[in-house]
Amino acid sequence: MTARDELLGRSVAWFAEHGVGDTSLRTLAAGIGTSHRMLNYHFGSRAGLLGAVVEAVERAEQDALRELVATHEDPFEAGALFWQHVADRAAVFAPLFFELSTHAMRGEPHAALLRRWFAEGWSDALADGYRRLGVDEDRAATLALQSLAMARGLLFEVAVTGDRAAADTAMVRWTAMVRRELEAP
Amino acid sequence: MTARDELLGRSVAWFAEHGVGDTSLRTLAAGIGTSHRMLNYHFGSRAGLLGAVVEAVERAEQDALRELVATHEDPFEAGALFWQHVADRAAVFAPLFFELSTHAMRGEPHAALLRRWFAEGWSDALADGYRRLGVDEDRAATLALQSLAMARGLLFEVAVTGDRAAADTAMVRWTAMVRRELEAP
DNA sequence: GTCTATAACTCGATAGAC
DNA sequence: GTCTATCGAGTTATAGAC
Repeated sequence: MTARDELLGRSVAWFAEHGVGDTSLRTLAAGIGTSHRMLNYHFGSRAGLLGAVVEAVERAEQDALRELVATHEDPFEAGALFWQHVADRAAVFAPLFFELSTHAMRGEPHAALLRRWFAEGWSDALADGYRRLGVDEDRAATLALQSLAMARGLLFEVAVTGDRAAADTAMVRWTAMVRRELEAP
Repeated sequence: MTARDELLGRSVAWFAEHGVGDTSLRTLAAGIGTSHRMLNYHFGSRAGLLGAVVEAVERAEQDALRELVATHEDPFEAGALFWQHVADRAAVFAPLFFELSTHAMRGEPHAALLRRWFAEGWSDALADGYRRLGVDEDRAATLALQSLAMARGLLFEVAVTGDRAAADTAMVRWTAMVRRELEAP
C-alpha cells in the first residue's frame, strides 16, 4: 500500500460520507489527516485527485456489472439490478462524474486516462452482454451505445430533478423495448 | 438593451468563437471590452455568468426545436434535423452544459433557474410532440423522458469520444424503434 | 443605475529548504 | 516526503465618481 493509494482510499471514503460538492483541497486534507500540499504532491492537481477518485469508483462499478452479468442467467435482470445500484449512488457521485467528464471532453491531459475509461470500458461490457444473446456484431455495438446513453441520460435526470420513479419507469420500458426488438426478425 | 444583456450577448459570442475552456473572468472581460469587476457586478459570480450563458443558449435551442416541430409534418423528421443541429455544436457547448448542470445537481443557488430550465423545458416540448401523434399522457411522458435521455447520453458520447457517426447511427435506430413501438398495439 | 479603483480573503498551484 | 512561503485567480466588500 503506497502513500498515494492510502490517501486515495481515504479520499473516496471521505467523499462518500460528506459528498463531493465544492470541497477544497485544504478542507479534504484536514478531514483525512494530511495537507493540501501532499495531495498536490501525490496527484499533481485537484483535478488529478478527483480523476483518480472517479476512476477508482468507475473501476469498482464496471467490475460489479461484469459480476452481475456473469452470475445471472438473464442479462436483462443483471442490467436492472445494476441500474438500481448506480441510481442509488447518483446523488453522491453523479455530480463528480459529470464534472470530470467535461475535463475529458476538453482533452485536458490529466483526464486522458479517464477519457479512455469512459469511452471503452462500459461499451465493451455491454456489447459483450448483447453478443451473448446472439446479436450480431453491428447491432450489438449500437445497442450497447444506446443502452449506455440511456443509462447516462437517465442518471443525469435523476441527479438534476431527483425524480427516481420516472427514471425507473423509463428504464423498465427501455428494457422491454429492446427485448421486443430482439425477438422480432 | 440593458448593460447586462449587452455583456451577455458579447460573452456568448466570445465563447462561441474562442471556446469555453477554463477562461478566466479577467481574460473574458479583456476580450469583450469590460472589467472582471463588471462581470461580477452584473452576474454575481463567475458561475452566475456561465449560467446565464447556458440559459441563453438553451432558450435559443428550445425555441429552435419548437420551430422545427411546428413547421414539419413528421415530428421524427424535425427530431432528426434538431439532433444534427445540436450535435454540430457539441464540441463548443457540451462541456459548458455538463459543467453547469453539476451546479444544478448540487442545488447551488445561482443554478436554481438553470435547474428548472433543464428539468421542464425539454420534457414538455418533447411530450407535446408525442401527444400530437396521439400517444396517451402516460406513455408520452415516458417517451419524452427516454428521448431526452437518449439525446443527452449520445451528446455525452460525441463530446467524449468524438465518434459522431456511431452516435448518428444510434439516434437513427432509436427513432426507428419508437416508430415501431407506436405502430404496434 | 453604471462604472472605476482598491483591498482583503480563500483556494489551487508551484518553488525551495529540510 | 514534508513543510513554509509565495503567486495568480475568483470572490466579496467598500468608497466614490458620473
